[in-house]
Amino acid sequence: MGGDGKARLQEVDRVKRTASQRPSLADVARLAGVSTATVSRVLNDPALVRRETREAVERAVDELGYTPHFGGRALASNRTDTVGAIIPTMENAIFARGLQALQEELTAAGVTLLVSTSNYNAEQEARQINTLLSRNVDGFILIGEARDPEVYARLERRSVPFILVWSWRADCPWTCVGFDNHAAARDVAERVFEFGHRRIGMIAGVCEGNDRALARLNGVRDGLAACGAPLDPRLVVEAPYAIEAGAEAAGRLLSARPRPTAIICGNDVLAAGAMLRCREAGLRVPEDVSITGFDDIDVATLLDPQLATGAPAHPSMRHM
Amino acid sequence: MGGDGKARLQEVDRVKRTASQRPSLADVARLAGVSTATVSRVLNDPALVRRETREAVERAVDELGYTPHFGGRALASNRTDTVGAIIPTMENAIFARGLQALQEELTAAGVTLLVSTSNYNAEQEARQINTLLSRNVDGFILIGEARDPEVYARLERRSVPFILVWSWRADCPWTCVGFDNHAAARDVAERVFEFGHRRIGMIAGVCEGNDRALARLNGVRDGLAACGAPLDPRLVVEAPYAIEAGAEAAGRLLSARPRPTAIICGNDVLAAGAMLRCREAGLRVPEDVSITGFDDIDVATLLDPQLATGAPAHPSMRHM
DNA sequence: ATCTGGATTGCAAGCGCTTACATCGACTAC
DNA sequence: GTAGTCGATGTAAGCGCTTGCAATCCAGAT
Repeated sequence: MGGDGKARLQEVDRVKRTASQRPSLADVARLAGVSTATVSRVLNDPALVRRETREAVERAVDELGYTPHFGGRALASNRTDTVGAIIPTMENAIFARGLQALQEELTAAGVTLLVSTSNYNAEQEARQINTLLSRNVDGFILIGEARDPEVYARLERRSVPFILVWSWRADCPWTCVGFDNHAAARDVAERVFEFGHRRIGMIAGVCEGNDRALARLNGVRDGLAACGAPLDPRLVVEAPYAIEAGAEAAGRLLSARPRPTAIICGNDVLAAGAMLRCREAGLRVPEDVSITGFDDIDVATLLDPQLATGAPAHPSMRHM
Repeated sequence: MGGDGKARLQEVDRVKRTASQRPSLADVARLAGVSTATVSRVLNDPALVRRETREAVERAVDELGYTPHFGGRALASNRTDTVGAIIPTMENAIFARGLQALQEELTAAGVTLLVSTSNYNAEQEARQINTLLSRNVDGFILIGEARDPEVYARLERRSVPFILVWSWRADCPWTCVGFDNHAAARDVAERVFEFGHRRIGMIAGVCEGNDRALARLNGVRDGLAACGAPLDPRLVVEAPYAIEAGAEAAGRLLSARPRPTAIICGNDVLAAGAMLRCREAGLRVPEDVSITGFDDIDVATLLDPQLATGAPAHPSMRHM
């Protein structure tokens, strides 16, 4: 197994290969003096191989700087050790943060994370799912629950497992992890009411294709209705996820007469924008207007005064 | 090409397959009544195929919901239409933003972006590069220039193209895109000096393995030295990328006597933290202390007063 | 001495796709 | 009419790896 004379010859072979091409399983096998099957076993299930043999193979692997060819492996084994995640956007720190954590975890487990973004657009998400499917991902992480049944059907047909993140309902038919946005929003609304506010505005995220935004809006609506102070439709504004949009929405709410005394925002970024605009308008927060956010992202700590935020139901969610 | 009786039989075949497995090129070929080669050509270079044939194939593809098998394609063609990007962290909005843009561009071109993070850790980056190499990415996007020569050697040996982003030097031996951090920082320093500041502190990013942070620190150092007011080493603090760390660093600088009248920060996040701490310490910005940032990220707009920031040399960089 | 069974390894058949090369008509040019 | 072209398609040889199965060897049981 790699005697000296033989080793020389193989050295030559090795040099020849590494010069231009990448080494293959067969090269490793030749160098180690075993069959490709054995090398493969060392790589995938070392326990199947006698220790000496294994060590010889490992040595050869090192020496050649061998790394398995992904395509070959995927073709033969029909798995990719890859999971795909599709998030709305990386610019939302809350998703970026979650991805980061997920990725670290997966990497440690030898799985690669393939990330795509959908820009909060269902059609784009469907396309991304297709792309990832054609890349044979072994599973999916998707945000929220709202999507075309056809998409779910396709996933099931291919029997690719998936889990939904960020939304949660007791009777969700899929595997999902998250908190109950509706309940949390309702909670916020009730608390704002208890604080004495009676004229309350809301800046919601764009609800189309975004069940979280919708759940939060409805939660607030239901909460206030339950308190006997139903949300005035004229005091509801939808705004895309961006500081500037939040500011603009706040501007519209502030021009309502009588002015709302509290503004509930669908997330922290909108809240930040709203706060900015209030400040610009010369209003004091919270003396003149109260503002609440949602998500508790880092950015929020920049604000002065700090945001009151709708806390997720479970502490771990703070890291998602 | 798909007469009626034949179509029936094939329907059966089709159902059988789609029930459990995914359709293959061969299935499409059979349904369309052509060889697999032709189907492949339709998929990869439609111009090679007569229009009628092409349409028949396309119909079959739709009907079966066929998507090519990634592994098979990668194996046969030895490319993956994938580029890998390794960034320090997604939590830095500036990278997240850049990725987002890059990804949109690549997706439009039919290329998939595979993202990994290194946590500003060279060794981790090297590992990630290996992982991506073994996944046969067709190219790399890497941040900055500082890394083990061995890594560059490996990339060249494999002849995988790569480009470096975010750093730029006239005599950088690799392909790089970015702005000259050193020059920009120098510029900031000189401007701060011209503003009349003589006692100037700096909160730099962690320089180890981060050439941008180092270039900025050295730029400031050189700039001030050129003005005849060399940076006092006691007024230099390194801090990791985080608001809290910036605040803490500012705290240390503020306790120096005499207190610096200006603090130059290695990036906007550190600046945000510094500003926060100043405010907490009851100092007015910029009356009592001036603070400058770097990068011009969105977060900065939240601050009151707004940050003076070291603007990148080229407008396009604002999107990186 | 023979048999049984477990441990170790090799053999070889694919996995689904691309692509060089061969084939085949239908034209064009002489 | 014959040869040369060209466009459209098929044939089949892999790409690098995994894995079911068979072969071998050895220890212990009979």
